[in-house]
Amino acid sequence: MKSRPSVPKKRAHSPEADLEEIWAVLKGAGLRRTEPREAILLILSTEHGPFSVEELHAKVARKKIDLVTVYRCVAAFEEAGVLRRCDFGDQIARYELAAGHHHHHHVVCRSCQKAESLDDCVLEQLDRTIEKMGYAKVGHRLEFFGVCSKCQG
Amino acid sequence: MKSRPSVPKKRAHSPEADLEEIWAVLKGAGLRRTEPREAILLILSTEHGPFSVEELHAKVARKKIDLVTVYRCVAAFEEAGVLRRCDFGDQIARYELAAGHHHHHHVVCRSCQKAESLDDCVLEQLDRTIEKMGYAKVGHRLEFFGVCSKCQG
DNA sequence: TTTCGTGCAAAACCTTTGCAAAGTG
DNA sequence: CACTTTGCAAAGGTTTTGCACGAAA
Repeated sequence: MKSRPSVPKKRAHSPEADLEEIWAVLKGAGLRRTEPREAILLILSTEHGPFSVEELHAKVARKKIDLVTVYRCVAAFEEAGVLRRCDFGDQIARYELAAGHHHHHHVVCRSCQKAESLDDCVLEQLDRTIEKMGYAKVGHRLEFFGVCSKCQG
Repeated sequence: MKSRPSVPKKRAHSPEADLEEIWAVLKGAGLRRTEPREAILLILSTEHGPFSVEELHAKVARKKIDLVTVYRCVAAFEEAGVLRRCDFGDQIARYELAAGHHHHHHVVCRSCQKAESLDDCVLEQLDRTIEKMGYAKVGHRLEFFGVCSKCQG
């Protein structure tokens, strides 16, 4: 969709490239560039797979960032549209980058909770059906659950 | 299975009929028939639509049933396979009767959280695809969200 | 400098657990 | 009677809020 003409060494979807785009959005939302936020975004853009707030906190642990700060950051990021919240039914909120990636769903291991992404979604048409039922701002949440091969042994 | 000899007036799917079937299952699971449990099941079989534990508690309020009891009851019912847990992404567990109804999904109002059931599910075939990816015990969770007509005014 | 973000502490919130008393089969 | 279930109190775990200090623009 977008061309990236004069930046030879960055592949499309490189963490650095994504991060700059993201920071543009965040700036537009009036959010300042701080160390905790950079650390959190770095995790989310390098390792990808939805992470709970606690997992994020653990991953930025050596930076001595408060758990509360992580909560506030992901909340701000979600509101800015940069993060997507995923619910896997265990009452724990998980977040993944929304930018760059399009709408998709996950397969979640019932044992280790690790999530894998599914590329396409065949449900957009169903959203239209729901709209015809009288609903506005329609969207959907779809997750598959199973026991992954690693956890079957 | 169940003997309710002297109650002639049961249609199939009447609340009373459903309740007797349910109690048969619960008995089989070793669960005793108590007043709190009857009250909770009555709510779930007459009004239908997934309810949170707190909503259930409010609905049986005049019976002076403890919140904790409601938690324990729905947990026991879910384990017995009589209730199905629904997650609408707001970190609150909601329950609806599983018995009699087949696998289905919901449309949830983003404003009032009221849920409507969708009859059919086209995703069973996708479960097979996930199995081919190496997952066992595959299932899925699908919910649609929107603003219902009542909440649009 | 003015506004926003952070850390710390404490609270709010939903849910679970322990235990003695009451109820069920 | 043996056993389960309840109520109450208290704890657990995740998330939110208040406030003073520190950092960004």
